[in-house]
Amino acid sequence: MTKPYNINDFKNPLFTVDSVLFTVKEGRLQVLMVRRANEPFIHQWGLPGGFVDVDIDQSTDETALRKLKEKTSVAPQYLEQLQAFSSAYRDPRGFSVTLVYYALVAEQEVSCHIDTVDDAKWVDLEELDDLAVAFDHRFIIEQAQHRLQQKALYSMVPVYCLPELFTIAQLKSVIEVIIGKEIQRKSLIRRIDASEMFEALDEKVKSGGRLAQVYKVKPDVDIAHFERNLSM
Amino acid sequence: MTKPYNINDFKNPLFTVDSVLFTVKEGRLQVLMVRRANEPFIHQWGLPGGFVDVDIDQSTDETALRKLKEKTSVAPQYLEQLQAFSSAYRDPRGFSVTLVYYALVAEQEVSCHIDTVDDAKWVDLEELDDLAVAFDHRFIIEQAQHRLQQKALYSMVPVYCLPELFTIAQLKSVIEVIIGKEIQRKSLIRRIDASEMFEALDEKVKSGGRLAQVYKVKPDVDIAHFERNLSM
DNA sequence: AGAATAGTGTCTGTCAGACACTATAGA
DNA sequence: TCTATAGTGTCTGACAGACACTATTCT
Repeated sequence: MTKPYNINDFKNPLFTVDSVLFTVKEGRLQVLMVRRANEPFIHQWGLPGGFVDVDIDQSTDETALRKLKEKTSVAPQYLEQLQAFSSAYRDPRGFSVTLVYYALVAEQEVSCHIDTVDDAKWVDLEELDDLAVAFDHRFIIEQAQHRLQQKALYSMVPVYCLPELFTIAQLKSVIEVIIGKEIQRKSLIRRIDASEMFEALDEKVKSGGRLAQVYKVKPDVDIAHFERNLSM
Repeated sequence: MTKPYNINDFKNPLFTVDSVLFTVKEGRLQVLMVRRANEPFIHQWGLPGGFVDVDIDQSTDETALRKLKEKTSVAPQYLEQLQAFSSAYRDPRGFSVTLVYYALVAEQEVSCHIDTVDDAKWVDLEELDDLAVAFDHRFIIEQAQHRLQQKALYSMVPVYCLPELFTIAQLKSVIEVIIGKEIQRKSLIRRIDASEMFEALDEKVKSGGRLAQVYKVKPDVDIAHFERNLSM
C-alpha cells in the first residue's frame, strides 16, 4: 500500500535534466559543453546536467540551476524549459528521458571561471561538428538554437546575453548573432521604446563615434513579447 | 557495472506522462477528464495518462498516445508536448515529474466511445471549478489552454478540432471558442489562402443561406504558422 | 575637416481590423 | 421577396523594412 507503484519501479525510465547554456562570445553563438567523466560516452562532450537529487532539488528547474552552477559558478540570467527528449534507444542503458532547459548568460559573467576548469568549455555552434558529442545532444542543441532564434524574433530574450549595462548596438549585435541575419537598427529602437522594459541611464559610453546611451533592464519586469516577428 | 545508476534508483523521481485532450463541443472548449481508480486522489478526476511502459513505448509520445487511445479508442488529430511539471510536493508519494502533452480531436471522432464508459468524460472548461481535480491538474489545464490560445493566434492548429471536411464558418467558430473572442471572417479567409494548407473540394454544404464551400487539410502538409498574431 | 558611430524622420509594404457590398440558397 | 449565410472589395491602422538625414564624438 505504501508503494503500490514499486512493481514498475525497476523499469522506470532513466530521467535526467540537461541544459543548453548559450552565450555570445567573440561575435558568435556558443554553447557550454562538458566532458563526461562517466559511462556512457565517457570522455565525450555533452550538455551540463544529470540526475535529480530529490533530497536537494524542489523541482527540475532547481536541478538545472544546480548543475549549471556547478559548472559556471553562477546562475544564468535566463532559464526556460525547452522540452523533454525521450526514446528507448538514446541511452544504451535503456529507455531514457531527458528534460532539457535552455539558458542564457553574459559571456563576461562566467568565462573567467570556465577558463579555470578543463572539463567545461564554450563551443562555437559552427564548430560543433568537429566535437565528439554524447547521446543525441547535437540534435538537442539544434532544437534549442531553433527555439532561441524564434524567441529572438518576437521577444527581448537576447538581452540576457548581455551584461547589466549595455547599448543598443550591443543588443543589436547579439540579436543578429542569434538569428544569423542583420536587423534594422530602427526596428530594434521601436521595440525598445514599445517594450518599456528598459531604463536609459544618465550615462553614455564611448563607441568610436558619438557617445552611446547606456540602458539596463528595469528591475522585475517581464520579458517583452511582440505580436509580430522580425523577418528572417 | 551493468547498472551503476542503481544506487540512486530508489530515489528516482516518479515519472508520468499526462495529456490535456481538448475538443470543441456544443460551442465550448472541453477537456477529457478521467476518474482515478487508484491512490493517490482515488475517485477524483485527473488527466488521462500514467507511467511509461518501457516494454511497449518507444518514446513518451507513444506513451501519451497509448493512454489516450485507451480512453478514447482513437488517436488525436494533433498531439504536442506542452511541458514537464515537477515538484517535491505535487504528489504525496514524493518528488514527481509529469510530462504533459496537449492534444486536439474532433468531437465527433470520440464522443460516441466516451459516452459508453463512465470513467472518462468531457468537462467544460468553465465548469472545471466544480470538479474534484487530482494533483495540480487544474493548473496544468490552465497552462495548456493558454498555450493552445497562443497557437490559435498564429497558426492553423484549431483545424484539428474539426472533422475531415469542414467549412470556413466551422473553422472560424472553433478558433473563436478557443481564443474566447470573435475574429474577422475576412482575416481568416486571408490566412486560409496564404497558408496553402487547405484544399477546396467540389462540394458545397447547406448552411441556412448560400451553400458553403467545403475544405479539407491537404495530405501531409505542415501546420501553417504566421508571422503576426491575431489580436486578443 | 573627415571618419565613425548614435540616433531621427519618414516612406513603403504587408497584413489584421472593420465594414459595406454582392451572391446564392431556402422559406 | 425576405432572410440568412457565403464570400468579395477596400479603407484604415499598426508596425517592420529600408534608407536618407542629422548629431556628436574622436583623430
